[in-house]
Amino acid sequence: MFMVSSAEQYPSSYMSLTDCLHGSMDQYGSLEKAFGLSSEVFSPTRKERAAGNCEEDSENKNKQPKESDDDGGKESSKKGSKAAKKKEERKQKEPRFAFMTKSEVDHLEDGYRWRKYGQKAVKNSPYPRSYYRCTTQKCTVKKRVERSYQDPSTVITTYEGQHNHQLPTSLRGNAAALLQPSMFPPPQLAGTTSFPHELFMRMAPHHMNDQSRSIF
DNA sequence: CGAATTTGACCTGCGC
DNA sequence: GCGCAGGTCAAATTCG
Repeated sequence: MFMVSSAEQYPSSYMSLTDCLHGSMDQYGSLEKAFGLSSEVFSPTRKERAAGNCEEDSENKNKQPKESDDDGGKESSKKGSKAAKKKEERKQKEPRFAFMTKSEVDHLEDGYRWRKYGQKAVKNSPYPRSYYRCTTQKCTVKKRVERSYQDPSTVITTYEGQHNHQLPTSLRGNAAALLQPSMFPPPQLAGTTSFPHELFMRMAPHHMNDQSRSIF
């Protein structure tokens, strides 16, 4: 149904996932083009808007809201300052894209180091959604990982933000290697994948029942 | 022992 | 205004 695993569906010039992840907006746009998708897939859903990540970014707030203000210091009153801080955080809009991965493991390795900071049960899905943040200092990239309730073997990963650093060297040897350009259109690998997960890259709107825009 | 994960509480925004 | 759902925080716990 939504598998895009055959090589001919991909453009000839490919980029790696990591390129996309720490790339610029141009690359992000290229990604969209690469998959023949418009940024429309990111039109905010009600929930995303609730999260405050869309729209009203006319004022491009400073990045790293968290690290920048409480990097070293701890605020005394947890509740109050948290709320105030969040308010500012929500103004900014981060580039975001989602893709689906056929994988047995929820947290697939993408070359970066992630720290899990939350997990929530998702409505209409028996599987929880996990929230990860890039552990690199000053990198505010986040990702959400959830398993598709329609296809439990599929993991939906949503990246938010862009890495402002290189891949952690410690991971370059193994995971990063997997993400080099050969990974995406794995003509050779597609059938005989040696990965724990097959990437059948798909820009994914959050709500997959939106058939008009989803190819799932 | 430091880093990462778990998990319950809390906050926010939206729909009714 | 209230309840719900998503997102985040941070203390406690586990892991390497």
